[in-house]
Amino acid sequence: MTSSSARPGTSPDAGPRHQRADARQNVAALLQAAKAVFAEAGVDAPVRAIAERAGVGVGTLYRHFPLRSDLISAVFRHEIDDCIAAADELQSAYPPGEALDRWIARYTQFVATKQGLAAALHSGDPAYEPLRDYFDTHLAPTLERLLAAAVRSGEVHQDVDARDLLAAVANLCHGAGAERMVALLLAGLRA
Amino acid sequence: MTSSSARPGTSPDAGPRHQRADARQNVAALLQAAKAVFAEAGVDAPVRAIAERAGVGVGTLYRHFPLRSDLISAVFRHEIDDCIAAADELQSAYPPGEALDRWIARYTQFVATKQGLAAALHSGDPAYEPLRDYFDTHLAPTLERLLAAAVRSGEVHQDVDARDLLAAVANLCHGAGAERMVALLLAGLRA
Amino acid sequence: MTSSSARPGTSPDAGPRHQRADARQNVAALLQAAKAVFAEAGVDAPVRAIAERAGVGVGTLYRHFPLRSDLISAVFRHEIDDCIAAADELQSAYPPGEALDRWIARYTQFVATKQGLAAALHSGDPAYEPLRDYFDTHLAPTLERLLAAAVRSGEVHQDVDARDLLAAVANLCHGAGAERMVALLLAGLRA
Amino acid sequence: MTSSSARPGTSPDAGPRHQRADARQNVAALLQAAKAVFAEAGVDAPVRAIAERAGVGVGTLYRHFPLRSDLISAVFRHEIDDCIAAADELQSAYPPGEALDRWIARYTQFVATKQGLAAALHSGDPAYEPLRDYFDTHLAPTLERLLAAAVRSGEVHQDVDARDLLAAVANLCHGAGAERMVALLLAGLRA
DNA sequence: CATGAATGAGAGTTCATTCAT
DNA sequence: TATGAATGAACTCTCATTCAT
Repeated sequence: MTSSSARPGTSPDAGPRHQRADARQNVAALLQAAKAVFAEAGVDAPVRAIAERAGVGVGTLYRHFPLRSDLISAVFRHEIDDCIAAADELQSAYPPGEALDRWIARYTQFVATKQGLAAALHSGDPAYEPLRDYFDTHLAPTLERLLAAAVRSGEVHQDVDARDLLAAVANLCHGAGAERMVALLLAGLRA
Repeated sequence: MTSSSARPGTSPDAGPRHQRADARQNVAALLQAAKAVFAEAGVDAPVRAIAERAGVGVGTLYRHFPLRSDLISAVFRHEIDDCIAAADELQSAYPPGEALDRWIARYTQFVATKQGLAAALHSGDPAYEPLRDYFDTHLAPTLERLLAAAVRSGEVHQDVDARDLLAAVANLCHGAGAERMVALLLAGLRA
Repeated sequence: MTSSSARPGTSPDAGPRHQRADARQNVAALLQAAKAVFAEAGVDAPVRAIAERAGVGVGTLYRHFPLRSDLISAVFRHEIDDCIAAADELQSAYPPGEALDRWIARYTQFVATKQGLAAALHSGDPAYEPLRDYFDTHLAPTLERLLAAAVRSGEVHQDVDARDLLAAVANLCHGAGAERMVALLLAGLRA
Repeated sequence: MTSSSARPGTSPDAGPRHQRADARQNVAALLQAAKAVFAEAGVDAPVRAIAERAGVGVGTLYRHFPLRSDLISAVFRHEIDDCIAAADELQSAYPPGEALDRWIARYTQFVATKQGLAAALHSGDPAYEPLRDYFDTHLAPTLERLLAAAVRSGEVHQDVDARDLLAAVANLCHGAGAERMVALLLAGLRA
C-alpha cells in the first residue's frame, strides 16, 4: 500500500488523483445505464431504474450525480463533445453548405436516441439549467460557425439563431419522418 | 330508456329528470377545465386538477372520460374541427400557396397552447392511439388537400407526408423561435 | 340508497354536511393511532407507522392531515381543551394557590404522555407553528389567569411568563422525578 | 494527506510508526468538530457532518467512536470534568448556598449548548447508557455534595435526588426563559 | 489505520384509479 | 349518476453503517 499508487513519474505528487477503481467503474456503469435508460424511457426515468441497471445502489448514484441534470449532462457531454469535434473535420473536408448539412445529420444522430431531451431543455425546470448552458455555450457556437460560413459562401440566405435551430432539429427528431423534416428545414435555410 | 327513472306520478317537480342535462353540463365543464389546465400544465396534468377546476368529482371525470386520451381527444376535437373547417375558407379565399401558409399558421395557433401534445402523440402509449387516429383521419387529409393544391399550382415542389408535416409543426411549436422555424419549414417546401 | 339524499323538494341539498361515515371513522382511527404512536415514539414518528396502526393508507392520512402538525394539533387539541376547561372548575373550587397547583398537576398529566412535544415546540420548525400558536393563545392565557389570581391572593410572589412556565413544566415532565421537580418549581413561585 | 508529509527520513514503511500521533490528532479533531456540530445541530446531527468538519473520513470516526454515545460521552466528559472541578473551588470560596447556585449556573452554561442532550439521556436508547452512567457516577455525586452542604448550613430545606435535579436543569435549559426557570427551581429548594 | 465509496433501508409525498355512499 | 374518500404503488432523497482499497 505504501507507494503502489504513487507512480507519478512525471510530477512529484500528481495531485489528489486517486479515484478509487471501483468508483470509476461505478460511474462508468452509471453513465452507460443512464444512457440506455434515457433512450428507452426518456430523461425523466426513475432514478432507481438507472441505479438498478447499473447494478448499484441509489446512494451511489446520488453521490456521483446529486442532480438529475448532472447525470444527464455527464451522459451527453461526451457525445456532444464528439459532435462538436466533428464540426472541424467536416468544415475542412467539405464546402460550407455540405458541411452544415452533414453536421446537422451528425447532430440528428445524437439527438435521436435522447427521448425527452428537448422537453427537458424547454421545461423551465432549473434542474436542467446546466444542461441548457452546455448547449448554449458549446453546441450553439459550433453551429453558428457553420452557419456563418455557409452564409458567407452564399449557400444559406437566412439568418437564424443557432440555438433555435438546434432546438428545432432536436424537436423534429422524435417525430416520424424526422430526416425528411430536417432536410426541409435545411432547404428552407437556402431559400 | 325514456322515463324509466323519471318517477312520473310522485311529485309535481319530479317530472322532468334533468340528469342528462346535468351530465351534459358536467361534460362541458370538464372540457373547458381540461382545456385550461392542459394549456397551463400540459396534457399530463393531474386528473384531480381538472376535476377540481370543473367543480366536479374525479369519479365524474372518469365516468365520462375513462382514458386520459379520451379527454384530450374530446378537448381537441372541437378545435381540430374548427381548424379543419378553416381550410375550406382559406382555400377559397387565397391561392394555394398562401392558403397553405395561412392554414399552417392556424394550426400552429392551435398547437401552441397544447403543451405536451406532441410528446403524447409520439409516446407510443396506446392510450393515445385514438388521438393519433383522429389526427391521421381528420387533420392529415385536410393538409394533404392543401399540399396537393399547392403542388399542382407549382408553388410547392416537395412531396411530403402530411402526417409527418403535422407532427413536425407541432414539435416545432414549443421551442423558442417557433414561428421562424415553421416558416423555414414552409420555405423548404418551396425549394 | 334510493333517494334518501335526493330530497330536492325542501332545500336543494340541505347543506354540505355530509362527511362520509367511513371518513369519520378513519379520522377517528387516525387520531387514536397517532395518540398511541406519539406516546410510544414521539411526535416525530414515521407517518407510515401511524397510518398502518390506524389500518389506513398513507394517502388517507395526508388527505385529512396534510401537515404533521395538523395531526399533532388535532390529537392534542381535545386534551388541551379539557385542560383549559378544568381551570374554571378548579378556580371556583379551590383557593387560588391550590387551584394553580392542581391545574399544573392536570397539565402535567397531559404532557407526560407527549414525548417529544416540548422538543417539537422549541424546534423552530415552522411546521409546528400552529401548535405553538395553540399553546400561546389557549393554554398560556389560562395559566396566566391562574397565576394572576394567586399573585393577587398573595400566595405567589413571582412574576413569571406563563408561556415559559408552561414550557418549563413540559420540559420537566420527561425526566425522572418529574413530579418532584414540578413541585419545586411551584414552591419557587412562592418564594 | 495523512502521513505523506511526515517523512522523518527513515525507510519508507519500516520505520517508527507514528500512527498513534495521527490517531491522537484525529481524535482531537473529531472531538472538537463534534462539540461544534452538537452545539449547532444537536446530538443527533449526521455523522458525516462531524467527520467532514474534522477533516476525517467517517470510517475514522467509527473506529474511535463506534457508538454515537461514545462520541457524545467523550465530547462531554471533558466539560463535565471541568464542571466537577469547579465545584471544589466554589465550595471553598463561597458559603454553601451560594456555591450551589453558582455551580448550577456553571452547569447550566455547559448544558445550554448541548441541544438534544437531555432528550438523548431520557431516550431510553441503550446506546446512551454510558453517558447516563457518567452523569450518575460523576456529576451527581458532585451535586450531592453541594446539596448536602447547603442542607447542613440550613440554606436548603428540601431533600432532592441529585440526578433528578441535574436532569431537570438540563431539561429547563432549552426552553425560553431558561435562567428564570432554573432560578425558580433553586428558590424552590429553599422553601 | 484512514479513507470515503457503496449500500439500502426508510422517510416524506404525490397521484392515478377504484369504489362505497 | 355523482362524489370524493381511500388506496397504495411509485418516486425522490437522506443517512447510518460497512468494507474495499
